Amino acid sequence: MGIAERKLEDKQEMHAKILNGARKVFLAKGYDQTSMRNIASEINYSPGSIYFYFKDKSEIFHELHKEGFQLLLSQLKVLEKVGDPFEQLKASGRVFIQFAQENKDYYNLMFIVDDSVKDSASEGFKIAEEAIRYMHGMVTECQLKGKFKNMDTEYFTFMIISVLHGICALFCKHRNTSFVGKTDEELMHNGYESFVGLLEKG
Amino acid sequence: MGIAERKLEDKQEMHAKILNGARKVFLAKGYDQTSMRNIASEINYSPGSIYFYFKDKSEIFHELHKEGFQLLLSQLKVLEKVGDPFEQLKASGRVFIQFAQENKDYYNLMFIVDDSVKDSASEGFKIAEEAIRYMHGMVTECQLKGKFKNMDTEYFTFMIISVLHGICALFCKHRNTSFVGKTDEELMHNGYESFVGLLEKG
DNA sequence: TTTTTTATTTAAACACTGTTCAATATTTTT
DNA sequence: AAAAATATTGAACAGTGTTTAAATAAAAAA
Repeated sequence: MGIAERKLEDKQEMHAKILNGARKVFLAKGYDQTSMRNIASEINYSPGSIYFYFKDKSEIFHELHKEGFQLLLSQLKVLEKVGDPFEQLKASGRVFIQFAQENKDYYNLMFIVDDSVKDSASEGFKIAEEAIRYMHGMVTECQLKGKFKNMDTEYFTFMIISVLHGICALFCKHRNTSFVGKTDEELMHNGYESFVGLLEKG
Repeated sequence: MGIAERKLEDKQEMHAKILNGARKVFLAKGYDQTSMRNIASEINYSPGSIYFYFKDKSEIFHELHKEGFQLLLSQLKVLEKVGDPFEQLKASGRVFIQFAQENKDYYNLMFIVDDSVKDSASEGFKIAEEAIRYMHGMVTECQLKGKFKNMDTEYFTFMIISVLHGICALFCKHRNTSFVGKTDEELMHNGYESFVGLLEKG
């Protein structure tokens, strides 16, 4: 059945086409300012067509949401060859922050915008869980090597993730204007390094 | 001019009436799900009337935004009599987290929703700056007493605020389902206490 | 090749949104 | 009581996500 095959390819092609248009609009204008009509005109189709390939706006968003996590995880996975878990942990934080700086819009879609991950069965949710396990694994390894004594690894992991997200979330909303004379990048970097300073004493 | 006086009172009364209706709807339904028609019908007026007292939806939002900060600051100010700056700093974090737990909706309006604080001249922005100065003041005092040696107080302050906001932001989006068997409150509390543990060593 | 069936696309419609504005009602001043 | 100022309204505008009946394009069967 060569025709059925090509049909499937066509469908995937259109799926990708919509997603490409959507990515462009989403990352340029943000969630709220992205409309189905916007996406449709970006790829020169009528708004209704999209609904032949996607259930709704949310489904498109979720695909991009997943993309963002895959991109982040691929950058984190590079650090697995570092060896020392504490060095890897510290580097992971830097990678995370750099990811947020370089992919502000993705970061917004992934962690800030409200639509995301309504049901804990979604694929984007599973991949987020993977990221948390990744962090928790490192913390546990650190503890095996004598770091973070008498600390519950789960709470400690949650705390570390909170620091990273806090830094990046404030960045994404540029709420850091109160620290005059310091750029966002300086704040994020030096803020994180002062946290690393604390970690090294613990 | 007793009449002009009453006129002014009437105007303030209506202003408050709208704000009360808006608060009810905003805190119950969130920013996106709150519409001008929603607010209007809550107080049995036509949607257009609101525009006689408020420039737009954003202006109403900003008043509530400010309210939230005033509420938070009033709770923080209580801690000024603590005396020891480090104890006050630790307690401030707990108060902040508790505020987020008890006023999840306010917290969302204050720190998460995108509309907020577009211009750095707004009153809500000034009060946010006050909160940051409050934190920075404590950190500086701590350093005078020998804590946080060799740390830049501004970056250190930013880092502490990031931890707090990170914890609360994750809470507000209930992204913490990955830590099974632990309630949000446990996560926030114990996550923060493990950070305090780090602070005590620094 | 022509007809029938299926797949894809579209324009129009629905119920919503924030906001504006001319018309109306109310109140105050003359 | 008439005129002027103030307050309120409902309709309208341009936008939103989504549904759906109709139109078109493509494929299969005759």
